[in-house]
Amino acid sequence: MANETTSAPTLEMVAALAGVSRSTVSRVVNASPKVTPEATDAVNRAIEALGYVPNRAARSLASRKTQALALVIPENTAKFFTDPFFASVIHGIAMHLASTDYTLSLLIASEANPEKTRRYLQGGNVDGALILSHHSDDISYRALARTLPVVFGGRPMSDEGTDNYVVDVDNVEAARIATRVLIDRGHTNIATIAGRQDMAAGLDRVEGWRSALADAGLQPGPFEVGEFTVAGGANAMNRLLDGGEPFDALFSASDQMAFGALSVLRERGIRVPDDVAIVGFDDDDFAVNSTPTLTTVSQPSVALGERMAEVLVSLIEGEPIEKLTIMPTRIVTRESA
Amino acid sequence: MANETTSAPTLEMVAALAGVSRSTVSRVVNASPKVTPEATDAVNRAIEALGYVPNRAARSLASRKTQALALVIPENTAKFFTDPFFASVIHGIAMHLASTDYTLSLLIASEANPEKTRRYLQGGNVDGALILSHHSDDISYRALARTLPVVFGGRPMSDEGTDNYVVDVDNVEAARIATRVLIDRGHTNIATIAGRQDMAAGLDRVEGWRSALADAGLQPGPFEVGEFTVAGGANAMNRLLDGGEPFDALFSASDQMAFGALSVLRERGIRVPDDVAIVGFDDDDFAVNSTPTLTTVSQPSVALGERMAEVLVSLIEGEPIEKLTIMPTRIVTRESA
DNA sequence: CTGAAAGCGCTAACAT
DNA sequence: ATGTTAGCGCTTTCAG
Repeated sequence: MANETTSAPTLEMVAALAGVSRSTVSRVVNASPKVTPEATDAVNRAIEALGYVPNRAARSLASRKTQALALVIPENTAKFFTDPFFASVIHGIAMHLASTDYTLSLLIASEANPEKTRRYLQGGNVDGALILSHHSDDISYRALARTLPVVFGGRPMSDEGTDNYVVDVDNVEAARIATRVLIDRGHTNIATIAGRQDMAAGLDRVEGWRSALADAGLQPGPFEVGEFTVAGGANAMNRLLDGGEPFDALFSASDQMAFGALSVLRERGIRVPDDVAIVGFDDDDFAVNSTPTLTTVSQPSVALGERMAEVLVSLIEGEPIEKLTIMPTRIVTRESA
Repeated sequence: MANETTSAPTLEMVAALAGVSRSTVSRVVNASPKVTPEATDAVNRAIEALGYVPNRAARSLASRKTQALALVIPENTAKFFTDPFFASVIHGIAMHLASTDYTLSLLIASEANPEKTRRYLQGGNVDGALILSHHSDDISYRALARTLPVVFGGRPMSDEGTDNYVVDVDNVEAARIATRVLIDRGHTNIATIAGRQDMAAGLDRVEGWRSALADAGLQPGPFEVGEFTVAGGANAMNRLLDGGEPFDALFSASDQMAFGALSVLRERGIRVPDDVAIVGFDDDDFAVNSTPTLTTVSQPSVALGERMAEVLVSLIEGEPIEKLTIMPTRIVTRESA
């Protein structure tokens, strides 16, 4: 009743009100099994009455755990936040974490000062890290993984073997299936707009395209590389068109790039899918609203984020968890192919 | 030379190596003015040699500051992460913070359990909060602002007066200008697709539309409300078309909604801008790639995020800062109007 | 300008 | 099952 809302209530105040020791309060707060129901009750009542909230810093200092995870975002990845795929992954991560006691810190990894990132990560600020959009210029996060629990979204470059925890899709196979759609439609001159070749997704999707073509006894069509953005796709399409090599179909390594390609095609009066059929990758929300709507590879981006978070938490808490999770993809057929 | 990389170096180890007391090390680390250059030097050398990184939890516990900010995201805002506008704002926030010592924590505010959010925010986990996409169903963040430094991105609902720190654009005026573009083109039946009417941006943009019409002596055209999403815009457009009230122009309260409207129009064989001219709002990256390209109100989303972060940091550190920042907007004319 | 001493609020052995 | 005793690593008066 006599509720002194002087300042932040401490564990000690709760102990006093409940008539137990601080240890017991701590045990209740941390859901330790060995506390009598009566004590638990008294403590909970006191916590309620006081509106007690444990102090994170103190807890963290004493327990040497931070209950915080970092989401590392490479600064130089063009328009990271603008890419719907990454946005969805972040969404998934945040959603999963909301059901746990972990907090998510956004960490922009400045290329100019990689030391700052490394220090933050190794300075005991977080219990683990999620790494998205890893490319070969990045500081060696793989080395970091030896010090700190780390999970990668998308396999890191040159991931020989099972060193790391990663959540990914089978990019090679998905690209192969996407390309096969084009082949099955009777196209024989199939070009590709590939993503950055310093990222695994960029590399693997070209490989899938190439391998599907080879399996079908077809020659690879023209090939252009670009940033994983609308502008990158538009530029690549212009180069493809200006290159002179004919093609009647295109596999684009991302929907964003496909949208850019689409707008160039439209400008130049080239019809899709009649003159060139297109298959994209990602199944961005907008794929259903483009002109024409986009046939594409759908990947479960939100679920992928959730899984990343889940794997990292398990890793931190010492629960058994697979090192590699491959999420399923599927082709979504719309108007563009 | 004899570098014992046993474990995380502590301030005490630095002090020992530098031959000073822990207090002095602390002063150097915190850039206190009253330390001799010699001492500062010795300490810095020791820090360098040891690779010392201050422990956040300890620092936070002792100083009662967390150096962390929360970005509060309402869970029920449909597709928050998918909206390019919010993505850009977050980008801006993160960019600005990267140049400071503050960390950004993503906090999903579950509607089911608003207490959890409130406790987190008031439990000393962060030094301040950034609130985006505030709508009237949200728990009262305005009350929270009395306890914790808070800055709003977009004015909160029913923000009577200058209670809060907010960074915003002049939505009413921007919508008025957008509508005037349509009026100047000679359109007389101007419809609008409005955003959720429980958010200030939704409300204010309708008001601007209405007022521009009134100023021109025109009757308001048909009016539909929808979520700030592509699907929301598509649905609203369908209702507009099925409603039977004729219109030859449309002001859409967001580009995402405009894209949805555009795809419905295309499906139904209605030409843009010939049959209906369209002006959107946001200038999403994609506005330059839609069919047709979108005339729209450009708002500086990244800069808005940067400013939010800047205001919050100033507020926390007790530096003088304006309560209200209005960012500039401008019309970008493309093909749709 | 620098050092000594006293915590910040909590957890974690170790007893009991 | 619960209480006691030490700190976790840093900041912060307060002397000197």
